[in-house]
Amino acid sequence: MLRDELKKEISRVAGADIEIKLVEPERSENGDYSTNLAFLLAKKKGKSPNDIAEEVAHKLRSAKSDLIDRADSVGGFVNVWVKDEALIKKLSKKLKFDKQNKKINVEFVSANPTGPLTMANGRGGFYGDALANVLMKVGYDVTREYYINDAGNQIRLLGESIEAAEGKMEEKKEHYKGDYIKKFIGKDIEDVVKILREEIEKSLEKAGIKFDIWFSEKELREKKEPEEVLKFLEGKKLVEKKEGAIWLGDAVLVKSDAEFTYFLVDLAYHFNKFFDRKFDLAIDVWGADHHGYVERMKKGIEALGIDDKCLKIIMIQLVRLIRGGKEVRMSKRAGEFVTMDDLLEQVGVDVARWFFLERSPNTHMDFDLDLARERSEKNPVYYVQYAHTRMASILSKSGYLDTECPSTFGHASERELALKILRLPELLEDISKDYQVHRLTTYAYELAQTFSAFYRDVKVVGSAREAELLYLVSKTKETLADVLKLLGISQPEKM
RNA sequence: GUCCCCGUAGUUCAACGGACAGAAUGCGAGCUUGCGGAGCUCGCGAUCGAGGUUCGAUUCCUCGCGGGGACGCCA
Repeated sequence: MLRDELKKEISRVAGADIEIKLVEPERSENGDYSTNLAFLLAKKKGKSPNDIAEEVAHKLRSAKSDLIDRADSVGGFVNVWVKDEALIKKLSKKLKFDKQNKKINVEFVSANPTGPLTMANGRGGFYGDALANVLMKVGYDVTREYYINDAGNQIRLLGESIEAAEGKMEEKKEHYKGDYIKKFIGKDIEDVVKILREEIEKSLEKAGIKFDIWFSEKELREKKEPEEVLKFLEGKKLVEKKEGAIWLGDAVLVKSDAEFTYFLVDLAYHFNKFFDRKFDLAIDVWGADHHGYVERMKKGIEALGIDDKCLKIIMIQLVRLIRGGKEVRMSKRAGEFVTMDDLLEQVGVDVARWFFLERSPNTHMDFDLDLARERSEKNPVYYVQYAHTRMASILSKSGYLDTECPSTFGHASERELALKILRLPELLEDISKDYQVHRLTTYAYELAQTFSAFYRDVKVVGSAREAELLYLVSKTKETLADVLKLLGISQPEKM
């Protein structure tokens, strides 16, 4: 990776014994990469950041390097420019990461099969899907998993809701009341769960959200895994009985009516992830309404003897539904929601995915279906896809079958494009650590923009350097397609 | 009452503690002989308030204000 090599070189030349951070400057006049090491060293060396930066820049300028073309210092920052030849050389290498020896389980959506999938489930769904894509791309062994709560209290309530609709029992306020309940009248609860599960699977498929494993809570219970975990904890003398219930710390594992809590079953589920299936890291994508549960879960995991660093819980903020300018409480129980299918039908998969994926997971989000529909035509995803079709069009228009890696850049826009392409692996590596998947959409947009500038400045077809320019175009197309694939968005050749 | 998240152009969103806070949309002004104008160029426009830490704060800390969410045997 370009960034890593630069880091090594700068740290060698500067003789700095600290971890160097290299960033892309906001303004291109501040170099291809920039570092703040002078600020960090200032105190230690008792000199001003300015002096240190100038010193480092000077050393970089006078050192022989295959990588660094020039360096300067501005206000304490050290800015470097990469040699064109180095960029070109890097460009010819394929984007590939080494295999990481780490098994990661990404669990997301996991909505109860008590009703259709809502578009709020979609936020976590798209996020988890794209995150898993990125982790896989950077070389991890990734399993995407949906935990199906097909047993326990919610299912019992669903059964009661149907009975209430049949008039066999009185309706309670915790019952599900959506219209969809009516079509289950007269059906066996087992079949209903099966039908709902199949519907959810179908919606997910339409949304392009993929899973490797559907993990059934019911089977977990049938295999008596919660009992085993309970025994395990009892053996470690971590549980106590009081008020007729069994407790782990201040959380109940077994209720006074002898039923297991969700917490115990969840612990068993994670026990299974770590011990039976030997995952090194479990990433759980949860809705923000579960945040109170994070601490308890972390403590529970530790009680099981698992380092809490092995469980990463990502909170996705809730989506508020707006209708007619007012907030509507989205709830399956109240029967008030926009389904995933509705959403996809109204705006299409690509728009829906971009719409959710461009946002950071911890920001709140209002969703107005009417507005979304209206805005979908202006969705940036079209800009990005349009750039892709332009690339396709140039490639097909040109008669050249063979492209040729450029020997030099003819225009600054060519260089910008090359540099942008080379930043993708760095971004992917960053995302695999900070899980900020939305940065991918920003990158895709920027790449499309950079290409548009290139398109404006450089005529490809018919140029004397056509083969070389085509190389750049096809490389860009490949890169953009890679990003769109990671986002689960189509890469049209024509629009 | 306690805890968690959020507050940035009119609107929707960005910004590892870093440089002059970026885009999109909207509004205004331009781009004819060029590979797709779903494009390109220019302009207008924002960090909720008060302290603090720091060479440097949208970012971290404290206190307010506003919005959302969660608060032992629901999941």
